[in-house]
Amino acid sequence: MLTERQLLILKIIIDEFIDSAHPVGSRVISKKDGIALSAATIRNEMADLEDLGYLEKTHTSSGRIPSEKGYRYYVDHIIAPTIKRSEINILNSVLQEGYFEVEQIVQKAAEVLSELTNYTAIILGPEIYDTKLKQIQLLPLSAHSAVSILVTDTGHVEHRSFSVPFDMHASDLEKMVNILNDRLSGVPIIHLQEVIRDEVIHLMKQYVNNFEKAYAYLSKVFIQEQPVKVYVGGKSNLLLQPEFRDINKIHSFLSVMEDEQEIAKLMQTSKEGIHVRIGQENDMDAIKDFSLITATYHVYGDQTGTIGLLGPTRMEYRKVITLLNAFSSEMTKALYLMYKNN
Amino acid sequence: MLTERQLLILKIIIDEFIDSAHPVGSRVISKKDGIALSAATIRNEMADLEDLGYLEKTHTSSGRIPSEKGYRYYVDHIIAPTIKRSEINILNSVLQEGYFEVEQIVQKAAEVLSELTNYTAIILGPEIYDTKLKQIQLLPLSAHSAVSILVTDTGHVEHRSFSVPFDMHASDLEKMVNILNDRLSGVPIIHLQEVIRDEVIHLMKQYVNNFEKAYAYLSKVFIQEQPVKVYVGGKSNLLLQPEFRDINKIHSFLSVMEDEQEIAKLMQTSKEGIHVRIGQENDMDAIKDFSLITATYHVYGDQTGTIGLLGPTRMEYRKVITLLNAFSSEMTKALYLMYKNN
DNA sequence: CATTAGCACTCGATGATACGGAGTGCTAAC
DNA sequence: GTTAGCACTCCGTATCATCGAGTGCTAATG
Repeated sequence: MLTERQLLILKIIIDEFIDSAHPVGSRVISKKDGIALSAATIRNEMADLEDLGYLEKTHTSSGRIPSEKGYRYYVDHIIAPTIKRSEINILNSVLQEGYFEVEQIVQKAAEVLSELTNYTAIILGPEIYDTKLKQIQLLPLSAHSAVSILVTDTGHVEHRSFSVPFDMHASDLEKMVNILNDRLSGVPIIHLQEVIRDEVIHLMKQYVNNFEKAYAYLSKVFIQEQPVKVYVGGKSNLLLQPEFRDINKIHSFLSVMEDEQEIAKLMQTSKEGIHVRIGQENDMDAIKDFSLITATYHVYGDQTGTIGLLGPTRMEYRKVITLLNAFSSEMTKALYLMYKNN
Repeated sequence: MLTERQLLILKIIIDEFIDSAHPVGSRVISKKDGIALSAATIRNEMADLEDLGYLEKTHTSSGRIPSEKGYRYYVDHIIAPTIKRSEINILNSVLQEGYFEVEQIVQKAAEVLSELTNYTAIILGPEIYDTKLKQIQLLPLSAHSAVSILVTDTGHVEHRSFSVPFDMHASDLEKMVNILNDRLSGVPIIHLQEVIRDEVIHLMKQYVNNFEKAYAYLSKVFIQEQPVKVYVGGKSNLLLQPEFRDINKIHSFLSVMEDEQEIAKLMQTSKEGIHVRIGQENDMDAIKDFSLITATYHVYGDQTGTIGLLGPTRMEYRKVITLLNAFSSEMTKALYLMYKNN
């Protein structure tokens, strides 16, 4: 257990290092307001904190920098969120520009978030699994091509163009789609496949010629894993951080950022609320010396999305956590308003 | 006018510099196959080429590097495209994985292109202006929200969720959409607005209550500038180039790449075929020391898209030009096949 | 007994200096 | 016209000394 004084010193060191990115020496601390101790005393405390694993040195006679354990302690026990009304107002004014679509709101939020922090913002769009099917439509474009359109009750639209095999008649497909529409409207997307298998197939068999082929075909078209939508803002912002002096680091970081589905995996977290992953705590090797802070937001009921910021381990945790908290609830609010008439 | 020998030397220098990124000295050239001259002679020729503006020195006693004028000459008069069948085969095999959608094909092409070159690939999706409206649909989600869906004859889908003002009745909107569908099906997207103004408005006035409001509303929903779709592949690849030792350069480059619409402007070119812009020839300041090579491709008739590669001025022009030529025609072919049944 | 002043020591950053290598331009010889 | 030879330039690298910031330890202090 840390003493009051150790806690104070740890806090000062981390705050200072977050701010300057340089190792912090005993003199600097002793001159801080609220510290009435000499540098020598501070040095003793620092040595203790290092023994306990909260601090590190870059070389034998350097100042101290926080270890990952130090950051963890800082995040868990030291920081007290402070709300900056002004920053939330920025988001609010942006959100109130009257967007019609979730996509726009989410993308905007990512941009604002990145701009406010100079880190990279990543937002996962709301998962569509809990939403219900509103309508399936199959629109023939020609004798041998068509476009399928799937609409959920939250206004989410998925579409797909495809060509129609020569031995398949448009009328058969149409019949099938009619049946699907009749039976599937209101069914949660996540249950689509089983409902089709358990309840709809026999109907089709009855009414549709060439059933097997048409079914195999349609399932390819409609029933497909929907990739998670990923919104990223401010990839280049992160490069301003001094830890990016090393070009290889930049390259490996950007390579990671290009694979959006990989990022999605990284972000997906079952936990509600704020979640901080520091350095090695991250699952993915490529960001083992970054920190990722995520929060969840909600869209009309059970749909859940994730909003996060990726930055150096030397991250402004307090600010970011506060900000994500605020953004999470503001986005939930804004999206709720958009849907509340449903 | 350059002599045969100057031409040869210029070619060797540029080829060598493209390959190594280091200034090329006279000794290296004199040892090349096909060169039976001493280094001293080469030096004289190099001095002449510098006077003519085709070469530059980085300092008084350095080897030579090509000037932009040199690259320009190289592109216009020296390189003879060589086709590498193997590279095109890669694209073909990728394209034949049976994609249904333009988006997928184009995105894949961008990735392959970047992978083959280690430059950044940028592709503008086909402009939708020449396509015709297939169907307009307005699907109410609740009493006060709806989703609009617009489908073109090429299977392109645009959708938009929006809330419905409280004093507007769904039935009115429905009537309007019916009229729109009746009258607008088959009309080129680019003419939508004028057809509505000239032919459809009076019909609506006749049949729809609360016409003004509904019209103002619908036009907001349906008639809107469509942003060009931009597909980018391999942003991080470019960073491997040695000209990116400077971090600020990376940052400014990536900032540019984040604004897709800015990129679109950069790429849009009225000219058919291959187009090479070297260094200062680019309109945008941020890429004044890059080269951008673009080519056009076509989708079923008049729709035109642009495909391009962004790299350092020290770019493998021959390879890139060949590749873009091939990709342009392969993409045109693949997309034609996709649509040919229309 | 906690605190602190003092001191020797370590290490990184900076700057001066020297030096080798790659390359050029020029001159004179072939 | 071509080339060998040479003086010269400039970059890059290695070496070295120096300075400053910081530490750990010891002994003195209240």
